[in-house]
Amino acid sequence: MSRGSLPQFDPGDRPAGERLPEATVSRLPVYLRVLAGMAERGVVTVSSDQLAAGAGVNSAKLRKDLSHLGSYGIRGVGYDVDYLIYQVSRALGLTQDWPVVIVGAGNLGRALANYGGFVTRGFRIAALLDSDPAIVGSRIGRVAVRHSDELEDLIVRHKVAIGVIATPGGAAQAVCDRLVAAGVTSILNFAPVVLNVAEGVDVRKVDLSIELQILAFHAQRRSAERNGPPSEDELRTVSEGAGLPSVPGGASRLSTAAAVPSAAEA
Amino acid sequence: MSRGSLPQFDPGDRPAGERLPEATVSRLPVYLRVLAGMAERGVVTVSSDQLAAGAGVNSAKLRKDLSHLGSYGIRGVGYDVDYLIYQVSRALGLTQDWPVVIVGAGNLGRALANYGGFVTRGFRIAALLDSDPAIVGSRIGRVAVRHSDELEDLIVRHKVAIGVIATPGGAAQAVCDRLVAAGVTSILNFAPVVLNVAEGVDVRKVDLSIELQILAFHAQRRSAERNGPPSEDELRTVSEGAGLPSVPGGASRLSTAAAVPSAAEA
DNA sequence: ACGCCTTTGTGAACCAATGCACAAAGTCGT
DNA sequence: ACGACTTTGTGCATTGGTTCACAAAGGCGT
Ligand SMILES: NC(=O)c1ccc[n+]([C@@H]2O[C@H](COP(=O)([O-])OP(=O)(O)OC[C@H]3O[C@@H](n4cnc5c(N)ncnc54)[C@H](O)[C@@H]3O)[C@@H](O)[C@H]2O)c1
Ligand SMILES: NC(=O)c1ccc[n+]([C@@H]2O[C@H](COP(=O)([O-])OP(=O)(O)OC[C@H]3O[C@@H](n4cnc5c(N)ncnc54)[C@H](O)[C@@H]3O)[C@@H](O)[C@H]2O)c1
Repeated sequence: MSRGSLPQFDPGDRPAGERLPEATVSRLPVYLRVLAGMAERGVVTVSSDQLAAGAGVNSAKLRKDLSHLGSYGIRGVGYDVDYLIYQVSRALGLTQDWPVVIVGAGNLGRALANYGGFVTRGFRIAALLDSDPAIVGSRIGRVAVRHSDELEDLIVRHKVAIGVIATPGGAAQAVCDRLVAAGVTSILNFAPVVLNVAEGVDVRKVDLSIELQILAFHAQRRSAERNGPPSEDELRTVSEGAGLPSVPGGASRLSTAAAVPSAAEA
Repeated sequence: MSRGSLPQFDPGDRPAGERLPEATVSRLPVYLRVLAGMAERGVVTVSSDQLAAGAGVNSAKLRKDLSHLGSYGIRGVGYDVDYLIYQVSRALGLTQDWPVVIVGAGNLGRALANYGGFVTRGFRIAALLDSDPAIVGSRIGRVAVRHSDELEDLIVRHKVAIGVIATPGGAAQAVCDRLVAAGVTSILNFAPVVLNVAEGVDVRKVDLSIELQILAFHAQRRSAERNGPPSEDELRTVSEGAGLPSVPGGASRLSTAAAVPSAAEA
């Protein structure tokens, strides 16, 4: 509760000295969400074991992650929930407000613009852009769709540092280039394309079909080793009859076999 | 072109012996996509340098990744595009067809159901479910929304192994439990919740606000070190005035400061 | 038929991340 | 005031992943 014997006055024990490990950064938001849930339920103090359980990670890992921010726990007791929320938020840069621009107001862009969890944590939709005149002017939730010609202007005027790309793949690189040229240094890309950016620009991708393919791999592996423990001498047979579903084209084995319906997705 | 002196007959040089490293698995879909684009443009052969450039990775890494599947390159030449597509597809388990069930037909669920890139690679929407009677019966793209009571039945009948959760966070764990009980072992979760599952079930999450928070962290770090190289003695000041945007509530420093608008997102 | 030149596949050094296990710290009950 | 008990913070060993750099492979031009 009261911070006990800490050096008083927001010590920031371990200020800006060392860089947070990337793996830690990617877990902090999860901790933050679990902590927010606890705070809401009136929990005042939490141990590393409890928090780790809630976040689905090893408690040693959690403690090490938090230790990179400073020494904010109380031995024998745990962590003060509110204080930890503040420290994690600060580390992530969420004590300030981040205006975001979304480019592409199709199915996905509209879903994003409608999404409540967007605004709840320091992010604000500064603009929603599309190139289709038929859509421009309509209203999604609270934001109006503007024409993508205004991209540069809006970014500069609202000091936007984060851009979200929800256009078809074909337009993504061009949009990305414009975003970067206008000063955006962080991009979240939903288009199924590898974006090329200059050094110093940070791109993250969210890619549904990649996630599904990874899941498919594991599903296949699991069902393969359930149906038959990988004994030494089965070579080709192991990949067929492996999964539950039906095999469409019986895996011909020559160079010419384009086994994937190679349509470039919209 | 013709496979030259390879041991004939789909050798599968390195059959099912070793496990693919997880990091490799997560990159194979990217290679596959780039390869598909090349095949479509009529490219017959590709070197590791070219493919690596297209996928945005180091070429040594790419070669090592592919070497885990077997030895399918030709020294001095490169890789046969079609043949490599086939091999990567096979490794990922995409030579078979995977029926998928989507639970939750809200903004996101509808966007997913409409999404073309879904079907293009071996995935098929076997069912789209919702609990809201007002939505059940409507049609999204080609699939009709069914009531979530039918979940177990549909999963068993269609031999569904992959489930996608697009419900509000509150319903996600319950939906997850039902999916698993019905036999689903791979889950893609869009709800902002940590799912608890039994050993042997594979969960991947796609979480917009986590991605944004990670981007915010890097954006903050960049602008911090642009505005002032982290000199030794600034402690508290480094986090303020760091970013471009405005700081809303001036970071009070006591335990009671709940610095984050801790609303649990819908 | 041969040697040059390109490109693969991988050994080995490096770096990042994980998880165990425990001493030091600090609380709380008596 | 003190000792037992809880829980943190971290050193260390281990595992997993990346990158360099090069020898072996093999096509292709002459
Ligand atoms: N819908 C999904 O569930 C889903 C899932 C994963 C990935 N994606 C990807 O996300 C992207 C968007 O998907 P979607 O379903 O919303 O597609 P969509 O076709 O519904 O929407 C795309 C929108 O982008 C606009 N647009 C095109 N070029 C533009 C430009 N240069 N500037 C601004 N706007 C432009 C179009 O007018 C359209 O409104 C696609 O790349 C898709 O592959 C979608
Ligand atoms: N929209 C986005 O861009 C976005 C982005 C990231 C994450 N998310 C998350 O994805 C999820 C869905 O988002 P959304 O915008 O589509 O929400 P939404 O409210 O539009 O849709 C949710 C749907 O799930 C249905 N549902 C509720 N309980 C159910 C149950 N037990 N079984 C079956 N269906 C049930 C509801 O009837 C509703 O149709 C949410 O958890 C949200 O936080 C959404």
